[in-house]
Amino acid sequence: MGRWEPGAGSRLREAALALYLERGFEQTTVADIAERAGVTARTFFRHFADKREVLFDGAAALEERSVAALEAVPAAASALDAVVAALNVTAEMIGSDRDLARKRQAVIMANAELRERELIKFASMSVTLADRLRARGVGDLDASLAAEIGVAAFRVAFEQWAGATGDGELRDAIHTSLAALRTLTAAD
Amino acid sequence: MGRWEPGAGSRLREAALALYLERGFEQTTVADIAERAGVTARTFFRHFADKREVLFDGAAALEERSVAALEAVPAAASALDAVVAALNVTAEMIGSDRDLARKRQAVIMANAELRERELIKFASMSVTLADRLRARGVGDLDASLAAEIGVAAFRVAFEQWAGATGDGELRDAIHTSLAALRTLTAAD
DNA sequence: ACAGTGATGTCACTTGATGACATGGGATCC
DNA sequence: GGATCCCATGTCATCAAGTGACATCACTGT
Repeated sequence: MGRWEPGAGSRLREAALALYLERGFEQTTVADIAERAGVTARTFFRHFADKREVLFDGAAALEERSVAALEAVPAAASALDAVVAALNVTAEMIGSDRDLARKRQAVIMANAELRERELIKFASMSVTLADRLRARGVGDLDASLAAEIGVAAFRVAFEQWAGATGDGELRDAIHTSLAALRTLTAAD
Repeated sequence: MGRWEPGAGSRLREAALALYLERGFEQTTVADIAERAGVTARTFFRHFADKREVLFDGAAALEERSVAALEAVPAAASALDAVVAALNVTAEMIGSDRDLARKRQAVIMANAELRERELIKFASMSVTLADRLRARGVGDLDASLAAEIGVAAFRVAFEQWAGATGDGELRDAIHTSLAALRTLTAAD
């Protein structure tokens, strides 16, 4: 491959994010992105399944690592605790680059299609975690619920964190969210 | 309008559901639906924002009535209890026609785009309920969380109910789901 | 040098979605 | 009753997303 030039994949990713920020997601066509990246539109689709996926193709890696984290939790831990451990790892990965997270989140929140896709990614993580819990012997319903509410708590915390102007840690936001969750369900 | 003929809206809805069941969602084009309903494709888009929305345009009414149910809950009730009351009303509406629910669910589960859209509808309900909780004086975080976990419990129960071959009541499934949720968060 | 492999370009096409404009029939008002 | 208005729809044109088929060119290893 001769001298090193950034692959078309990363050039496309950068071009897309820049355009989404400059003029908005809907106002950006695949042709625009491809042009800025110096390739054809056809090539764009060889790297990304669709226009949205550019912003989400990191999710797979995220999921992978949080699953690994879940596996590392002692079997004695409760289902919810195991999920929380996995999500804390996720939080560390995301939380390490707050500026990028904010930019990305701004683009996503400005568009319905992207908000949908983001929810899907969270849901996908929830399903994956639930599966792993089942593999550990957790019951069907409990596995689904533990994963769902863990991810819900994470998501609420994340949204607050990514939107807030302050500079608290994502990890702390999650902790607060989980504590609130316990109080809510305990109160009867 | 002369004698009564079903409006184009309902004809389109029926045509679409039939085709989605017969040959699948992706294999059905808007042109197909329009033809079966006796209108042009352009008219389809005057009734539905997109091909998916045909299956989801009842969601608004559902949301409306569950909000009304939430408003009817005494202010003294806990946030989660209020959400549960709202969801029980939703359950009654959905649960009244299990056959339709199953057909619809079969179509939705067979397609990724439709699963996405369904999650969005649930998310939308969650946001709406959270807003109403805030209007009642519930704190920001608590409102989001109560709505999220209530809806999550509902969704898990609903999916199990709509997929199961047995004939339990949706209401019971929700109750079971909520009980499990409380146990999960209590265990510490 | 040669065959193979992979990434890209080119072309053609289907489908989803939307804007602009025409029209026909029912409802409304005088 | 007839002029008029409005709404639903049809018609036409167009753009953008996405995909399949095939050609090309650079680089790889032998």
